[in-house]
Amino acid sequence: MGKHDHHEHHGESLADAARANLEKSGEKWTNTRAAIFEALAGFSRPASAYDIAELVSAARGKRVAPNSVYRILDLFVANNLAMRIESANAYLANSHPGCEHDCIFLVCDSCGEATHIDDDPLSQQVRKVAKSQGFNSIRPVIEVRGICQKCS
Amino acid sequence: MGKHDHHEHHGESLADAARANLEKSGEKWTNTRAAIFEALAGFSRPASAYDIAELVSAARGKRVAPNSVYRILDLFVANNLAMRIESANAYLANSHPGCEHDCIFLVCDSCGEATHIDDDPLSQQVRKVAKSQGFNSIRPVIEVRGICQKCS
DNA sequence: ATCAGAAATGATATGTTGTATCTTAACAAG
DNA sequence: CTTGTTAAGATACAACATATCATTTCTGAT
Repeated sequence: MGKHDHHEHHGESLADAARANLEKSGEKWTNTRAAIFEALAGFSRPASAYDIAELVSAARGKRVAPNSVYRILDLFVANNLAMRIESANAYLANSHPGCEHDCIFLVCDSCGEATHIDDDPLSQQVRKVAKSQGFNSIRPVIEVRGICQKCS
Repeated sequence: MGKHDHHEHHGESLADAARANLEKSGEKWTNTRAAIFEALAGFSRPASAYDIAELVSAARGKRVAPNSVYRILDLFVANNLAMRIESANAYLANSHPGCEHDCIFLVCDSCGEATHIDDDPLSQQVRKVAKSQGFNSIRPVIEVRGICQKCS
């Protein structure tokens, strides 16, 4: 476990929490957004926008265009319902929306699973280094590529 | 400055150092590789493979295909002559090849400049977190997106 | 020098990821 | 109900990356 506990959400309850968070920001929880969130949360691995477009299109019997998926994923990331993993060009649902952290992702190069860690002291150090160089509006990207325990 | 000093190379001397390093690994310093290294080192910002292909093609009056550029960049990265910045899909020449570090990049979202920092204690901490989760063959990706001092 | 094998590069095609632009649909306020 | 706003769709294309096979270049043995 990490440095502190979260209420981890699953299934329905996760979608509800996500919805609450999004609406708190004055955004709407539309059918398309709900479908995309559900698809995203259903993946056990980081999913690309195209993965999601395909799944949602199939599930609804109606095509969702990739650009719509990108728009909605951007909205989710901006509102902390999802995170983008830069080194994988893919997205993960946030299993405890409402709790703000700089995330650290451990991404397995073998099975593709991504583990999400919070370590605020560590991410604060990264922020501090950037700040010491005069950086502002800092957004740390801390990811680790490697082979997970199961795959070793 | 970082936590310790390096001999920073520039221009000719950098290419020479890169060449020496590559040849030490039993790889050849071919004309194409030299041209691509020169192009890469000439950019003040992280350059994409396509940027480099375009520049080298123009400079030599002979097309270099992107896939060749990717091959050679991969070779450079594997031999520490260059680094890939994951969050920018772009590459930077290593100004002190031969010195192995986990790199930290500060990337300005305004001007695109990237600053390369070494902070071994910090990157070791990141490795330690991953190791504590059972990860092996660890490759940390530590990048910070933000606005640099000049652009603030 | 010449030939055979290996390594490097080229040509080409295609797959994947991401954006731009414009149109249509949904919806809430007056 | 119509008007203005936000969401989503259609379409096209740009940017990034890889796969496959052909050609060239280099090297080492004869």
